[in-house]
Amino acid sequence: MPLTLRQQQVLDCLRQYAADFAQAPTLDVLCRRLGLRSRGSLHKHVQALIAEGLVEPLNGRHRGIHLVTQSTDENTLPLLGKIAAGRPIEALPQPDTIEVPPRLRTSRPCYVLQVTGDSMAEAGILDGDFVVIEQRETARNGEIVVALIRAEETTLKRIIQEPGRVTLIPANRGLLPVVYAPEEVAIQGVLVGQMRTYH
Amino acid sequence: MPLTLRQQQVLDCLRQYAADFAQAPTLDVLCRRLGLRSRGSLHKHVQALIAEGLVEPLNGRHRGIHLVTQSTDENTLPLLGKIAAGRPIEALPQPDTIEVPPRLRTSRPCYVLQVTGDSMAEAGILDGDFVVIEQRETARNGEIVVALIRAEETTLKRIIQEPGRVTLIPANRGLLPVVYAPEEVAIQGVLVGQMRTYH
DNA sequence: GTGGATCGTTCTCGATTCGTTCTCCTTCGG
DNA sequence: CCGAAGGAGAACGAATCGAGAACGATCCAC
Repeated sequence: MPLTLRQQQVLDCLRQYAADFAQAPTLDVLCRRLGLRSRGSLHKHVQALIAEGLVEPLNGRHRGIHLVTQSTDENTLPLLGKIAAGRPIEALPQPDTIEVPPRLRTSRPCYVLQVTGDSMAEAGILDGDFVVIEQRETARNGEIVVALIRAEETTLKRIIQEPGRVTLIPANRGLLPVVYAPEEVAIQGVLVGQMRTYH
Repeated sequence: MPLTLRQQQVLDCLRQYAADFAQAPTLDVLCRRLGLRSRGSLHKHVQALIAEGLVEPLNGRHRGIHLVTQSTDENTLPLLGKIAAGRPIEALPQPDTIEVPPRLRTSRPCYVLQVTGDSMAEAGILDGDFVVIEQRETARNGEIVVALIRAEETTLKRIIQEPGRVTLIPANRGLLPVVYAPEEVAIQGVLVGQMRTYH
């Protein structure tokens, strides 16, 4: 059942209050914020929100109005597979997920790949590392990107885009930068985070 | 069960007190800080905090109110400060925490440091990286450890322990391994995980 | 040790606040 | 006219909070 206008306002006010204070508000305080003079009226709206499952039921407890905790799995991202220079992304037989702390990702959609090979070793990206990739089709010069080359091979490289040409730069003394035509390279994402285990 | 307004205030006051004094407070002292006149009233609040598992039970002992060791949140670890070659760990002004996915830590106690400097750059550990350290006094040869040298400087290096000598090996062409007497080097932890952000 | 002061614990009692329920009212649109 | 949405206000019971007294246990100085 959709919310009425006033119910929506109460919900917004609750969210605002939760952002401002650690403790849940009192009905009286909420009344003042909403310009009401009767707790009884507000209570009806709160009951409606409880019926909608948006607010935890407050069984007589003081300051018991708590928003329901939503999105428990906010910290997991899809682990798509392995990425190596010169081969397409090796997809996992079954889609897996991996926990990623919020600090290592952005607010935009992200996914995780496991690095194979040492072509970016001198940038501190080693074989076996997990890289967090923000899904994006454009990049700034100097960023490290997941690039699809000629629609057949995928690689993780630093990118420099100039008029008429795109250069992909490995971070390994044994490998040389390669120059492509702009239409040969499609950016699939940009490196935003990285994780490694030693055990 | 969520805390009451007054219970939250008592908890805050306890944390404040723990930051100010080494000894736990007396009920009377807490009463004065909170503007109460009755120990009995305060005691009820403390009992509630014990029931919540936030405070260790104080069975008649004087000054027995001790905060329970934190980390109810399984995925956060203490962020102790910065580590650089040649200086003690630069502690944060206030203890902070950081989210760490379970894959990057071990089941034993761990903490997090932020790396300063490039002495381990060729091992893929760059300036600004966060390293997860397992609290441990011994290490296997070849592991990367947090080592306290002559009780005055702390450093992150690969370790080789042989009879009668300990060698700490940086991962940087510009730096050379240094050999110490075993009693000069105390291991404070072993590197088990690492995180980096690019944004 | 030992005694006294301090401290934690338990209890009762009162006061206030707060959630809850109820009735009655107004407004607005079909 | 009627029903839905919204509000005012009163009344009730429960939750919260505090004061104070009394009792035992603990701690400390001697």
